Amino acid sequence: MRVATWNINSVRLRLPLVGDVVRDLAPDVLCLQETKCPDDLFPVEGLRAFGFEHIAHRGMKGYNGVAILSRIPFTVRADDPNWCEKGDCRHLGVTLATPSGPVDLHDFYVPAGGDIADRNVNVKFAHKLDFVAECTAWNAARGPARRSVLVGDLNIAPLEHDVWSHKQLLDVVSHTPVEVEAIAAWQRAGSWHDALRHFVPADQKLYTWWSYRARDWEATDRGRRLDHVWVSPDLAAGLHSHTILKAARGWERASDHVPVLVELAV
DNA sequence: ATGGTCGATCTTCGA
Repeated sequence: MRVATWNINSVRLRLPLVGDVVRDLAPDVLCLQETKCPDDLFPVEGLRAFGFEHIAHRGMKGYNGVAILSRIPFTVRADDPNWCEKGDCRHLGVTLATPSGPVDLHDFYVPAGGDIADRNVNVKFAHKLDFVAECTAWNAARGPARRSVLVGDLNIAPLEHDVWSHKQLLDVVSHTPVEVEAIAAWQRAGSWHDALRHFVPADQKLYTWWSYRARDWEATDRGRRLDHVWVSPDLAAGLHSHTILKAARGWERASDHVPVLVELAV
């Protein structure tokens, strides 16, 4: 099964680019974040034309929004939490009906957290930490994940080489010690395996996002790994390959995040 | 230390 995740930063603006992702990655399932599209305006037919017969979306006006596009039939998980009681369209869970049995798939868009890494003066940072803490408690209550995949823009780069400069980003939201510990606790709570670091050793740089604000994103290469693929322990042995579609950052009208794909046996 | 660029929506907010 080929599972991809991409923060598309407006699904309507970048609808044609989904075709390029399909051409380059051939995903069976594509999870999107930051669709920025209310449900009644979601371009279902345009996406179905790329071969995704099964589509679920959870969106709102202007901000956030997640969607799952799939060639594999699925049912939407109905009883997952309304994180932080905000109804802000940051998670969508489905159960995929694979030939070998059901696989749960979770698509997350964790709050970015604003600019100041202090929960007492920045409510966005407090929301980010609360959101991750709720996810951690949710996984802890359910025990180790089984036949499950969790993907998305988690907006945290946990490892030293998930950022271009560990030292210079220690105080920058996305790489602060409190965030790194929070995401590590979440990962432990579900016994999740970091699929990208399964393929790329921890001492090698690994990025999935490059800021729009850089003068020359490719030359300066000041990236961060904000997008993740986690798998449950029982699926870890079946991890087969990964692709970071870095070329997508150079496309016309690119998202600041690039698509990430993992192929695994289920 | 600062400011840099996007997208949605509506002049500013969130990233």
